[in-house]
Amino acid sequence: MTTEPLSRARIVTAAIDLIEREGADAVSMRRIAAELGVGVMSLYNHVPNKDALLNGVAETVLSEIEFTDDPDADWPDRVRTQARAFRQIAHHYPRCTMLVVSRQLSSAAGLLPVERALATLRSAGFDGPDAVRVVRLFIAFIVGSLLREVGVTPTFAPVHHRHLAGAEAVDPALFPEVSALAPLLGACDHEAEFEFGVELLIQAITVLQAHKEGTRRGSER
Amino acid sequence: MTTEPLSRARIVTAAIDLIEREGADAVSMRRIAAELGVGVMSLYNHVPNKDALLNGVAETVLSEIEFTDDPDADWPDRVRTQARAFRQIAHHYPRCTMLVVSRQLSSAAGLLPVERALATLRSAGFDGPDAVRVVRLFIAFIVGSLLREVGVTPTFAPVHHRHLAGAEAVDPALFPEVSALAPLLGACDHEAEFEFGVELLIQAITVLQAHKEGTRRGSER
DNA sequence: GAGGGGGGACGTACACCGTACGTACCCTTT
DNA sequence: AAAGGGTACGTACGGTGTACGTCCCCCCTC
Repeated sequence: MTTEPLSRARIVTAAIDLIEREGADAVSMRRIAAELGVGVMSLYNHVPNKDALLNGVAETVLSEIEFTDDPDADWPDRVRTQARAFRQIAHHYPRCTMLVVSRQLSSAAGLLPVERALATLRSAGFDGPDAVRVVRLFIAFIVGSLLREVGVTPTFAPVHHRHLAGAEAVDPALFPEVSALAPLLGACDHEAEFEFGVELLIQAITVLQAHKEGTRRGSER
Repeated sequence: MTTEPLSRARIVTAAIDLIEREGADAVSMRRIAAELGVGVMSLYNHVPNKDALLNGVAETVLSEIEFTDDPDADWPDRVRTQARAFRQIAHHYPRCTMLVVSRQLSSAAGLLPVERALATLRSAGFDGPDAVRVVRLFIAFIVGSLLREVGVTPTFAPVHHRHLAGAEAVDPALFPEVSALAPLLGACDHEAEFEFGVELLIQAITVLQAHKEGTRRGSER
């Protein structure tokens, strides 16, 4: 019976494990305490309240994404790599993803990805405002994609084809396109979809850059 | 004392009002009942449970976005209009936005926007798979943007410049780019940012379309 | 070794939550 | 008049976050 001394880190990882095992709704201070074989109120010696604990979960998950940035690669490759790194969250901690994304954390954990992204964009020749804009655009896309991937955001898939064989339950008269494309809407290769978006964004940004380069106006508007 | 008969609609709108007034955390069956001057359990005559009620909230909010689609406009204009329509949610019901976005609803309320989007893209000449891909891309971007706009998703703004004048609290040595661009990161013109993203996506899709048109391969892969 | 002090673990208690269940009322149909 | 169904409501149960007080152990000082 080692009885490791109970720390904020141990509590947070217990919470993460619990979320991944049983979902975010299963999280309660009592449940976590039981998981750790500990009295409920002992948790409060290391964590001010539940909200802070969940912030800790989000920070920990976010800080565990592996950025293997290669400064020698060209910027599209670096952007690709960083975008995929974010998507690891949805794979490693699918049921924590919502938490990570829905909680504005002011800690340094969330800053590092931004720092990396800004650095690569600046090195690619973007000025400050453009770099910030592009980063925001990417974050919006990634957040939206991850939410769809973990099944929380409306995939807007019409038919859950749950225990009903054909694709009905959606009136073809009211929604002709949706019902016609139901098979496509029902299935979603998240990876392919993500890659498609990333490539398209990169391509768009390339022409944006070229355009700026062409007009040679550093920063108006 | 008219004592209007209490209906699902009345309950849902009461919930929406409450959320907009005091935030999503304030929502409880007891609270809503009190708001309506009604016993708690009376609600259950019209709503099976709290979860369904929140789904109702999401559906109602989503169904209230105004689509003024002009079939004569060119497709970029129609896409612009539809994207902006979505963004109305964040304006009309900022504190409900998270709910709308985080709840996969299988009702028709969520299908109509997709139907419209698919229709305009098909009319623009996209085949089924491409139309679906593009719609998904736009939804991801819009969802991510709205979440940032309502302040729930990590804006990754480093300094909240809350009651501290200058931009400190972020170590310039560790985060040179972030601290250098702190003023830009701190302020965010959501509308401009959104429009920037929409324009960039439209532009990217245009070249995608042109490329497909050029190779003249209708539908492989 | 004796005394003391601080911090962590814990139990109890309170207010609140969602909702299952039983009851009382009214309104319509027979 | 009788019966039946839908609606409103009160009560009750198990669960939640957490404020507060207590206990105990370890370490430091004398």
